[in-house]
Amino acid sequence: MKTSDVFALLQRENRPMTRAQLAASTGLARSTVAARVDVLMRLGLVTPYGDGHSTGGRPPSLLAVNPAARVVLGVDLGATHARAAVADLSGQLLAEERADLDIAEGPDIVLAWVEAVAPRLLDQAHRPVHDLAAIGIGLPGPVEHSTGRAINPPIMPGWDRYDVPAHVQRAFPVPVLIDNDVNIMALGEQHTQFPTARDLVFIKASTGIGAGIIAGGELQRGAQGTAGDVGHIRIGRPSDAVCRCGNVGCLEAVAAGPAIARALQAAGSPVRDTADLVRRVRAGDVDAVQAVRQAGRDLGDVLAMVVNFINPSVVVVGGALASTGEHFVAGIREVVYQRSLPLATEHLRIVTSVTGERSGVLGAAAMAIGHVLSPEAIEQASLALTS
Amino acid sequence: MKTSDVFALLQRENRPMTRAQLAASTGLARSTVAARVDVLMRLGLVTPYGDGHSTGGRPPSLLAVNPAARVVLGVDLGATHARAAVADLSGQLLAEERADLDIAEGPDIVLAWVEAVAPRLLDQAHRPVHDLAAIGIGLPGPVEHSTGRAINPPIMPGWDRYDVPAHVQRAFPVPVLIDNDVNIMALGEQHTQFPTARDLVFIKASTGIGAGIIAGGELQRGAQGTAGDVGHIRIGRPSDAVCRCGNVGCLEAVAAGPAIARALQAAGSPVRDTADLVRRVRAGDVDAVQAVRQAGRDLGDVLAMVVNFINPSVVVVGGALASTGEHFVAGIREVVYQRSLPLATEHLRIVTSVTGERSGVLGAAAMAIGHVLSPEAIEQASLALTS
DNA sequence: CATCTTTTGACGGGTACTCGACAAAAGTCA
DNA sequence: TGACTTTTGTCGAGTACCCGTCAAAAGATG
Repeated sequence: MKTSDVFALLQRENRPMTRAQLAASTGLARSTVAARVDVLMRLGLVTPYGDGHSTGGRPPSLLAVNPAARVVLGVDLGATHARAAVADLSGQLLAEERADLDIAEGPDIVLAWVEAVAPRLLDQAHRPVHDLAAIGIGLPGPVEHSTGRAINPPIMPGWDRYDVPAHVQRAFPVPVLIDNDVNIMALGEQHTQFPTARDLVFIKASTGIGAGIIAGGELQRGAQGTAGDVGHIRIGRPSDAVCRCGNVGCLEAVAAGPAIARALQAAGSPVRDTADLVRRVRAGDVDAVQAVRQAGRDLGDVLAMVVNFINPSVVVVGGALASTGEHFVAGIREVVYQRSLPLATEHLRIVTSVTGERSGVLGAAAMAIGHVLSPEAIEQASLALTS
Repeated sequence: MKTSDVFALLQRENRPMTRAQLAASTGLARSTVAARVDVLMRLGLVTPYGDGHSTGGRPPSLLAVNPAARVVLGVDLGATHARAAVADLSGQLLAEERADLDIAEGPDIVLAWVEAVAPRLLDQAHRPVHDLAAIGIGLPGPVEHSTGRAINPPIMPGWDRYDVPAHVQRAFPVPVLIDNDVNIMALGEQHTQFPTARDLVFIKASTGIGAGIIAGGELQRGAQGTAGDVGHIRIGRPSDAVCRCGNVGCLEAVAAGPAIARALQAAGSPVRDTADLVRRVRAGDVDAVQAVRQAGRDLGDVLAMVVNFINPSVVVVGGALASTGEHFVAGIREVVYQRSLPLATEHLRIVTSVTGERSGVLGAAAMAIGHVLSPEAIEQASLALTS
């Protein structure tokens, strides 16, 4: 039983507890727990949370996790935008900034932006630089999470195998964690909406279509780090739409933003791009609504397979197409509940993202928080305190 | 650093090591390692493995994991057959028995068979009963692994929520682990063919079609324990074959044994059942070969999606249809390598099961071994030794 | 306001663990 | 054969950890 166990218990229970309760739950003596709590309080990770109600004698002091102990930086880098935020250890955003920034500018320019915003955001959050405990970054392409490098990214010239953590750590000497943007969005949705879900699939549908998979409580990246690549699965209904991957009938060639826009253009609607499509659907354009609903059905066709295969408890739909209201997810539900097995859909929830465009930074922050509050990190910190 | 860590190191390295090497790898003092090794040797889990070559002084004694320390019982219960085997801790089968036994007879009769074979197999392996360390059992239906109960199994009347471990433990007071038969087959293939693979998908194709998923090194059971249910995914090519699940165009309604047999019957070939189909393919019946190859393509259609989604390093194909030689898996490869993304198939291996009908018992044994050699179990055993 | 109850932090003792030293054992090399 | 080298098991010492005790603190109760 170590210091991190006491912290983990307090975090799991997610409610203020007395030292006596902690002792009872861990099986340790009261005095031992008191020592552990003392360390955690000196680290700032735990704070008194007022007094509990007395049962006749001195009232016990309640202890709770202190989200304000440190902060993390979450960065979401998209193809043509960048977003960064400072969050406390509960994942609450304290300051946020976004910019139009082309990832193709290369690591030097893009990471320079990151290094420039970070101090501004910390300042807005009224936090000194040394309160920053870790940085999480999402990149729009395949990433080798263990090394923090992008591997053969199709839309990120100059980033191939570039050592992102080393670059960022020159400016901020803290742990830097990198992952795929869809993976961090999955983490973000899990952290904010379904913190107890151990099997969750996140779908991002906008210019492309990708999935982030959390199975058995762990983010699944696959053998080559390309897990979740659902965009190039062939849909059920016959289609001869040619995909940029070279195959025909891919989901992305039918149900992604550009594909829908093209189809509407061919039918006479002057839809320019994905953003325009979203606007029209929100405005109630019947053709656009129907097209998005059909795209939802096509995605639902693939999701039905995914649900049968991995049997998640939650599917979260995000990306630009999910922000068109309920039309898109309605199309998805329609097909999934028809095609998937009853046993798999019985307790399945299919919901839209509530975090919208913030899911990326929230997930990047969640990844960083997960690192900072990991048992290993807490053990190390408590050791450093005593020596 | 605990006793289990020393054992885990010796097991990971998978080669005889000296105490000095163990000390260097763990960072502990030689004397501490010696004490740990002593405990492990008294438990029988580690044995001397001859002498290493001297470098001028006394030659060091090599230490290796001792697979003969204990034995486990692996049981594979199918719809109409049962198979049990005693294996050592390396997974090597020491004695084996099979029987024609209908799972629908109910738990009392089926488990009575298990309790009757176990002593016979132990006797054949020249092992006393108290050498038995754990029992693993695979059941042909959805199983709640944590409790060891079958949940709403379609083909197992009388088994619903029956407490299998409790029943078996009345006869053998050892840990009893239960899982779905396809899941244990996946474990078996991983253990025997690809012990280092962390992302492996096993496909069982015979009367039904199911998948066992190992992702991130862990068996994935999904939220309701129905993960891997690929039999009722709709295949790409149009089909109006009605499935027993009520939908049309399911993989199982097209590519499973009974479906192929029916199709061949309709075309004039008097194929009775799956076993007969397998015989004919092996004999070189052209119609049967073509039908199996087409079934492979249909399964490949679904597998292409699975490969894109979970990005495994290995796909192992087992079940009766995989025992027809290379025809079936050739059909699978044909489609997967065409439809899946190059990045996902670059290092992908698609192989047939080498264990054949034994994959079930091997996997059940592997599951039991995993429990016996788990860090927790070793810690507990070493504690019991000192007290 | 005095007494009682309960929590809290500090203190001392006991246990278990880990380390380094040392002598015996087992080969090598001249 | 004798000196040298390296491993092995034992032993004592130091240390870290964990527990129960106790007085002081803080509020409840009459």
